[in-house]
This record gives sequence, C-alpha cells and structure tokens, in this order.
Amino acid sequence: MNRRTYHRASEAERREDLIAATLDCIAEFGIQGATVRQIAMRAGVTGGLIRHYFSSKDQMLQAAYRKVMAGMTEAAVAAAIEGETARSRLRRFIVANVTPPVTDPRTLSLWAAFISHIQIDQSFAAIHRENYLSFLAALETLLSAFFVEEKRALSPAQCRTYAIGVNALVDGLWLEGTLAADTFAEHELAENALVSVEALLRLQPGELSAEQR
Amino acid sequence: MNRRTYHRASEAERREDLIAATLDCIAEFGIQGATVRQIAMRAGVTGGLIRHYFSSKDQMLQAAYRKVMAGMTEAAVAAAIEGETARSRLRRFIVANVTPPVTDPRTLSLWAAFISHIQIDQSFAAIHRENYLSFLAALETLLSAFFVEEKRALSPAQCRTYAIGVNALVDGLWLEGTLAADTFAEHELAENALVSVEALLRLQPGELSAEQR
DNA sequence: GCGCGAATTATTCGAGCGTATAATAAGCCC
DNA sequence: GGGCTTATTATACGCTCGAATAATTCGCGC
Repeated sequence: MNRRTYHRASEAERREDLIAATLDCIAEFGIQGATVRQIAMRAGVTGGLIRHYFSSKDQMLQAAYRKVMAGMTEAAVAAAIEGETARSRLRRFIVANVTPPVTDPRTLSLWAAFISHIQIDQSFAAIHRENYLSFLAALETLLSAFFVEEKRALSPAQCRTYAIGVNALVDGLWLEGTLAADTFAEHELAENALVSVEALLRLQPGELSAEQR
Repeated sequence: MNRRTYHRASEAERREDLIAATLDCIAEFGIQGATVRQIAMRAGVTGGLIRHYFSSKDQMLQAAYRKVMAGMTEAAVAAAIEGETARSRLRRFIVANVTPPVTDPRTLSLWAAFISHIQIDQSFAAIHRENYLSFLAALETLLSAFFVEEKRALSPAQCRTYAIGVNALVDGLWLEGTLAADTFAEHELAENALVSVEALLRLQPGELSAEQR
C-alpha cells in the first residue's frame, strides 16, 4: 500500500514541466504518441495530475503550441535587438531565423504537428494567426526602419509586399534548411538568406550580406 | 446472419480508394483520428480489408504520403510544360505553386501531418527527401533553361543558390498564402511571387511579372 | 508541531485502438 | 452453371486511450 512519495510544486513550475513533457513526447513519438500516460511519465508524475492543471488534454496541447511559437519568435527578436543599426537588426533577425536554435528538427516537427491541426481545431487556428501576424508585424517594423535609415522612401503597400516576400523566404529557408540540413554547409543557409533578401529588396549586392561587425 | 453484400474491386482501384479515404480522415480528424475503422468506413469497406492490401496501417500512411506529394509536384510540372518559352515555363511553374489546387488548406494539413513524422520514422524521411530533391531538380532545370534563353551565363553554384532561394520563396508563399488565405486578395499572391522571384534573380522589374500571353 | 486544504497518487471505467483469424460470398474459368 | 480462388466480412483479442473518482500525503498557517 506504499504510495509514491512526491513533491508539491508551484502551479507555474508544474505547468511548465507538463508542457515541456508534452513537447518531448510529440517530438519523439508524434502527436499520436503524446498520450496522457506518456506525458505524465516523462514529467515524472501520474496521469491524473494532468487533469488537475488542464481541463483536458487538448487544452494542454494548445498551451504547448503557444510555447513553441513563443520560443521561435523570441529567439529571433532577441537576436535582432542586439543590433545597433536598423540594417544590423534586420540582418540579425534574418540570420537568427535560419540558424540554431530556430533551425532545429525537433522544433520543426512540433511546428508541423500543430500546423496540421489548424484546419481541424479552430483554437489552433487562432494561435497560429496570432503568431503569424505578430511575426509579420515585427518584420515590417524592422524593414521600414531599415528603409528610413537608408533614406529610401517606400509606400506602405510596397513595404507590406516586401514583408510578405521576406517572410516567405525566411520561412522557406527555415523549412528547407532544417529538413535537409545535411545538404547545406555550415553557413551556407545564412549566407543564402542574406543574399536572397538583399536581392528581394533590390539592394546592392553585399549591402546586407557583406561581413560586418 | 446476413452478411453485407459487396463488390470485388481491382487491386489498383481498391488501394486508390483506401488511400483517398486515409487522406480524407487525416484532413478531417488529424492523424490521430485516422484510425483503421474510420478509414474503412470512409472507403465503404470493413476494417479487416486494409490489412489485405497493406501489411500494416503504417505502410498505408506512407503510400498516402507519396500520393499527396506526387499530386503537388505533378500539378506544378503540368502547368509548366504548357509554356512555350523557358521564361513562360518558369513563370507558370511559380504561379502554379501559389494557386489552387496546390494552395489548398486540406493539402497543407496533410503535408504538415506527414512532415511532423519525418523525424520519427525514417520511412517518411526517405519519401520527403526523394520529393524535395526532385522538386529542386525540376526547378533548377527550369532556371538554367531560362538563363540560357536569356543568354545570361551562370555558374552551376550560382544556379543552385538561385534554385534554393526560389524554392524557399515558393514554399514560403505557399505556406503563407494557404494558411492566411483570407488576408490576400485574388491574385496578390501570384503577383507577389513573380515580382519576388524576378527580384531574387536580379531581373528587370516586369521581366517575369508583366502580363504576357 | 498539528491540523486542514489541496496537490498528487492510485484505481477504475467504458470506449476504441491495431491486428489476427475464421467464415463467407463474389465472380472468373472451363 | 458449378467449382475454386480469393477478396471481403465478421468477430474476437489484448492493449491503451482519456477521463472520472476515491484515497492519500504533503506542507503551509497557526
């Protein structure tokens, strides 16, 4: 009749653990393998506890989705703000998106698993939309600041078109580079990203891509 | 004791039906909801039959993945070959990839569901790689033909860089445009794709995007 | 240091999972 | 058109699922 001894954790900490365990399981076994029991085992608790923190398994999955997306945008934004000029911030933002830890097979697996649920469950669609718009807005801000700095006048419509294109390019390279990581040399992807973006924006070759500290 | 009456179908036809039913179920209920019983019901047969055509459910999923990817590339390639010049073929290829039926929420759902499995199951990784390389090769062929036609000399390395960038851009726009279809006007996506590709390739504005029959 | 609320475990439930096997009906061949 | 092959159905098996409930142990306030 000896029960397991256990530690009473704070709510924040426990939820964090459960979400992390959820992501581990999805990455390792797929969304079908992320069962309540597997997740609980991974988190070092018993299954029943999950329902104590989340009203259903589905709500926990949504929290996990938010976590993944937040991690991705935060990494890129954090890299960007360290730049001193608008050009440097744009450059750093782009590079961060095609460099670890953002380009990580595990992250991509998780991202794809959730994307595939967008058409099925409206809640996931809402989370996606929120993150997409916020990412696009961040990119648009970086871009217009860059054009101001370059003293290049741009209509808002033109700026939006650029943002959409650059967003697509960055997403696409992220996908390509993460899925076929072995076919790309060390910095080939980042270099390609910078060269491509400067072409997209009709900049001079080297304006973004040239080595500069 | 009355059993269901049934029709004995040809092997090809039955496999086709089962794969189609599998895709329907994944799109509608997610990969977790694509159970043997659901799939069988959708295909109008009983569950046991699946194991008569596929040695396991997993093998059927792989066949379904191949089907999805084949459909996507075929649509784009079919559009391309109707062009009379290399420029037109490139143009049509790009437009096809950001236009229905390729930009279809259902297709994207399916694609993502399978992508999320390639880190888990090697078989899916192999299917992905095969399709990625073939798509990239097709694009590279279109590109180099285009450059020959334009009398613009390009090193193979340069051509590969371009192919990777254009591939990323097209993939990214496909993603963006399909996931946020409601935020894009009728032909905005295709127009953006052409303008972006011509910028990527350092062409004159309008060289690809200008209306031309 | 004790009591009490609540975090956590343990156990149970019915449903549904993928698979295996046996019974049956369909339809081609002669 | 009767017999044989086999595509298909029907049924059963052993597991695992998400969820609900009851029992317990933790650790803070006093």
